[in-house]
Amino acid sequence: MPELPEVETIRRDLAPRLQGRTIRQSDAHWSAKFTPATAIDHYRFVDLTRRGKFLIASVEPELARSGDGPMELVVHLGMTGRLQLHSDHAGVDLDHPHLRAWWLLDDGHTLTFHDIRRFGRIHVVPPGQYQAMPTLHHLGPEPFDPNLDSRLFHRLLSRSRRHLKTNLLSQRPIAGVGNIYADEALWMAKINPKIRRLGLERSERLLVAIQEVLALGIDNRGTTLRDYRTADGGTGSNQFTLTTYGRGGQVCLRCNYLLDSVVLDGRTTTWCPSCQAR
DNA sequence: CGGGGTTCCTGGCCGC
DNA sequence: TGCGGCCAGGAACCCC
Repeated sequence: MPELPEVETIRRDLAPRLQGRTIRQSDAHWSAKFTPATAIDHYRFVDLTRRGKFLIASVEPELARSGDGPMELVVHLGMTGRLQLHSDHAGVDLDHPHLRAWWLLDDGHTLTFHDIRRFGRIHVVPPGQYQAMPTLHHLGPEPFDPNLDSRLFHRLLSRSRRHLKTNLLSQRPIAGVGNIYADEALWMAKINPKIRRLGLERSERLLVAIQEVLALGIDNRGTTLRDYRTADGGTGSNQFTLTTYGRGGQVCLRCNYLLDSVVLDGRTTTWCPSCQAR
């Protein structure tokens, strides 16, 4: 599943290659989740940023006409979404069953969005107008925001009494943490995923752990377990560093106790009952 | 407004 | 071998 490190890897690869390019032509799958992709023909890519797991491309009209202003193309990859840039439009299979949208650029390259399970989404909105995307609208701070310290993180976590891991996955206390990196960070911080409140000290440990596992994930160009690919079709290598996610029933790498795995609030959750005891 | 439950999807896997 | 059934999983959506 693409989480912050996967989306950031794609962003870094695509940003310099999209900047300044104008969309000549586009098409999208019939679903309303993807049709907005075709709303920005003849717009130029100005910038490519990221908030949490959302990729945000700033675009402006190629020819400024009255009533046209800058827009944002917002892409969420869902579970199985892939964004790839192809140098040869003729080589792109426009009838591929998983192709959900494509954009032909003025340099002949084609940006494609494939998504097997159709959990991804594409929006085109005026800059900052995120009401149609509640999670983005209420998104917590970026994990590497210099204004985010343990006191602020503690305050944001304290707004909900749901299980700590469920709280993290809501994207409200902090942006970009999904199931994989949540399990990894909680293990690193030695915190039980089922607790409902935590003090300043554990908030600090958790924040540092989240920053560490995300930074490692970015360094490794993401975690490729099945579907995730980089913008050039390559795989990440962070799957080889995972300590917790997907390791239920195997030994804890810290204490040799057997990792337990349960479904917590609908999400598979793996943790060490010994060193992440309540 | 927070929280709980449901839905969207389809490939992969399990069991008979 | 073939096939029905089941499941993962982020976020929107609905309702209380």
